[in-house]
Amino acid sequence: MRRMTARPANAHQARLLRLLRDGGPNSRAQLGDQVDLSRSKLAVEVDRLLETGLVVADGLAASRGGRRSHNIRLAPALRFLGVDIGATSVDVAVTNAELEVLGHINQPMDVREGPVAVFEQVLAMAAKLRASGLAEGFDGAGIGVPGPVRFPEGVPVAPPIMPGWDGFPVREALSQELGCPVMVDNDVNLMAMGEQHAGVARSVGDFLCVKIGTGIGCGIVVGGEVYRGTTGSAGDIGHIQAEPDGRPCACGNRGCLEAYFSGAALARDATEAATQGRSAELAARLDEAGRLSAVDVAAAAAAGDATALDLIREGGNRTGQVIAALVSFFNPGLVVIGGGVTGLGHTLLAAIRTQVYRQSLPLATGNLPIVLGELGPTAGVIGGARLISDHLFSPA
Amino acid sequence: MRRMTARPANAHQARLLRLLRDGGPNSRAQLGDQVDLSRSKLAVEVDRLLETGLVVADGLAASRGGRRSHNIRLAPALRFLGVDIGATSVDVAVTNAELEVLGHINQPMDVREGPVAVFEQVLAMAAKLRASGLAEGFDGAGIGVPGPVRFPEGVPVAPPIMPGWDGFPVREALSQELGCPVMVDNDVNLMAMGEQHAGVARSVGDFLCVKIGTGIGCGIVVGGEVYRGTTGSAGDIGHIQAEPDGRPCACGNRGCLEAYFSGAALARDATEAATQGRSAELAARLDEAGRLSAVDVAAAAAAGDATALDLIREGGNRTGQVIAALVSFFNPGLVVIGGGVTGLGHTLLAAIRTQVYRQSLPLATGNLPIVLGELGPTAGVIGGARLISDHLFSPA
DNA sequence: GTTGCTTTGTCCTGTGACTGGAGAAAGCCA
DNA sequence: TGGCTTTCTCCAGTCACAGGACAAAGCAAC
Repeated sequence: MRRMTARPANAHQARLLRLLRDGGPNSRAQLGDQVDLSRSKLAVEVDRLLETGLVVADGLAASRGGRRSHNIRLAPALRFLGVDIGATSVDVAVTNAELEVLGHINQPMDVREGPVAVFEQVLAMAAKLRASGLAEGFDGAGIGVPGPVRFPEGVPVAPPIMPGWDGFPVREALSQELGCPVMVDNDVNLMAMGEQHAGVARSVGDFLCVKIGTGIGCGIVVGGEVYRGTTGSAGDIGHIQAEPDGRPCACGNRGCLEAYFSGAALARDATEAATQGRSAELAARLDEAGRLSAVDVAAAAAAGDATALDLIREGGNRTGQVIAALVSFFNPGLVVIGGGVTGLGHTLLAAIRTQVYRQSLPLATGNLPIVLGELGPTAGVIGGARLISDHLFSPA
Repeated sequence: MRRMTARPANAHQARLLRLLRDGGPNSRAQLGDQVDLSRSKLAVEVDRLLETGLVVADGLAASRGGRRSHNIRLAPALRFLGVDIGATSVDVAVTNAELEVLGHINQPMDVREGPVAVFEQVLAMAAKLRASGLAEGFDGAGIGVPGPVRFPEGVPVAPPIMPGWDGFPVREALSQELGCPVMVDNDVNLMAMGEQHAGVARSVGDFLCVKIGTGIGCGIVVGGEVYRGTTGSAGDIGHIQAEPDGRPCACGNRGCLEAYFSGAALARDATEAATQGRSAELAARLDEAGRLSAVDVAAAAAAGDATALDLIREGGNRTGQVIAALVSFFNPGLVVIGGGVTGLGHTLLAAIRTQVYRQSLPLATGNLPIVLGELGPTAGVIGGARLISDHLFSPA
């Protein structure tokens, strides 16, 4: 079945589609208030959109003291796929055209198995969502991968934690398999777009979105647009030096932030503490292989374990020092903290805040909120849907 | 005498004015090639510009095998003023509409004397340039000040090194005195715009411009536009922590980059080395008050003094470490090093390069040139002219 | 029910922006 | 002098758009 064959024919139509996406159903009059076009011109464009089937008019709204208005809304059958590929798990979700999540699956997975195996799994998950009746097909898909991406082509470049992916034509391959347009981006950028669309970053033009998962990355939004850098590696803050001649890092350098704090580093440090008998609480959570995960540390911290709390605080301090530097440099209007280690929540946040507020200049921190992401694991998939809808809702 | 009363009436005219500014005189046909308008429409807009007097047609170009074309150029009487206020000196220059420097004066000065005294001096310098016959008046002025600026209003905010300036309405006051439109920005942003217009950063979309003068700052250009941050303090990297619990800094914190390397820090360290007898070369340059300046260090280094070279190298290393972090974060296409301490040149550059190439990821540094600014002290004033011309050459 | 008022949506015409072609002007070359 | 090229101008036709007139549809007061 072919879907969404039409695209907006001009900037007006694209604008209208985005308004309907972000603001939900609207009357012609309400649209006119937001769009600075005469009612006649607006009517023409809306009619054309109705003809293409991209939007539909269904039912009448309640009267506001005069003639009742028609509800104009995006085609209710439109479906976007959001895919967030992490280091150790995948999230796949379907949304409608308003980017509301209709169904969401999370499964463990290992990126290092390579793109072929991973996409087999992703396609199976997508098929499952479709089979459950949530979608008859997909009109577009936005994919996030945990590494730098050459954005225009949708190809990962030199990704440190997923070596088999270098140069794999993700966009092209998935577009073929799914039979719909596909856009690919860094997972951190997707999270930023998610929080921008439906989370804490609504209405903020310039902000940073720090994602602490298996690694650490940072989404950069400038004037409402994701900034990707010259080679697509902007925001790659995991390998900023946090300690001169410090711990060795997987990247070959020493003292990288990621070597001190990230899901992986936290798990390793906690395991060490547990096996050295520094924390009974942590030791009790060791698995058969004698290992701990970041989730265990979060649980131990929630139970009040001092060692776990110390690990989190120390990591938060390191991260906070780096963020403080970025805040001085970038002067954002908001800093969002998110990612897999959400359980660490407020202990982590407090440590980061302390460092930033202490080290950055008052002018940069004066009105700077530093908050946790609001969407959790759905930020990435919503960001994916947002990414592809931005693409499709732009002039052909 | 009233000047440049007209402004471009629409985006087409603005575009044409900028093309003429950046590309020099052009025929209608050449303009048409760059502007994607029909020849008829183009002719209409050019005619309107000719009517307003913003552009003039003077003479015929050589034939290229057919009818000779008219030379269309910006009005030759247009004059912009570029003012670059540093911590210890001012640069004032006049340019024509193509932003070519026609005259340039530099004078020592102390910002701490406050805006009134400083502007008295600036106005005198501008009058001198005018008196020398280079300009009959000014059509606009771009001013750079060494501190953060609330850009839309042109007002310095909480500038650390120039306390008397906080909230002083620079734009309004100067506009009144000069009788022409004025725009105000951070001096570092001006330098970035200068190098972008006429220096090493031509044709680079995303780059960083690190200015090492009395302090250290960084101009950020994203997609060809200067990025100023939420409160106008973006690029304020002098107070990024370079050393935990390090040297006390004038800002009240400890370990700031500026406490280790900047014109002021370098002078202080060199003076110390000289008085402690660690360098005869430096000691020979002490002034009557027993002090050295950054220029003395540069001279000593040029003479091969090991202590001076060490100081520069050490400072370069610190600066390079911070820049490495910023490169990882921002992934620029170019890094420009400039500012008062140009004499330190290649020793400094080598130290910075070493750190950046060693600490940043290959993807970010692979094609990353790190170069000295090309314009020296004229970068700022050209940037000022560029700033105001961008403003004036935009639709009214 | 009727009347007046409000809101929503449609229709129509006039205006200005813009394109593309025809051709004039001006130059080169043989 | 006649072809060929480039540059520039003029003109008519097309399209985008605004804004007013008007129709449709609803509410409320009488």
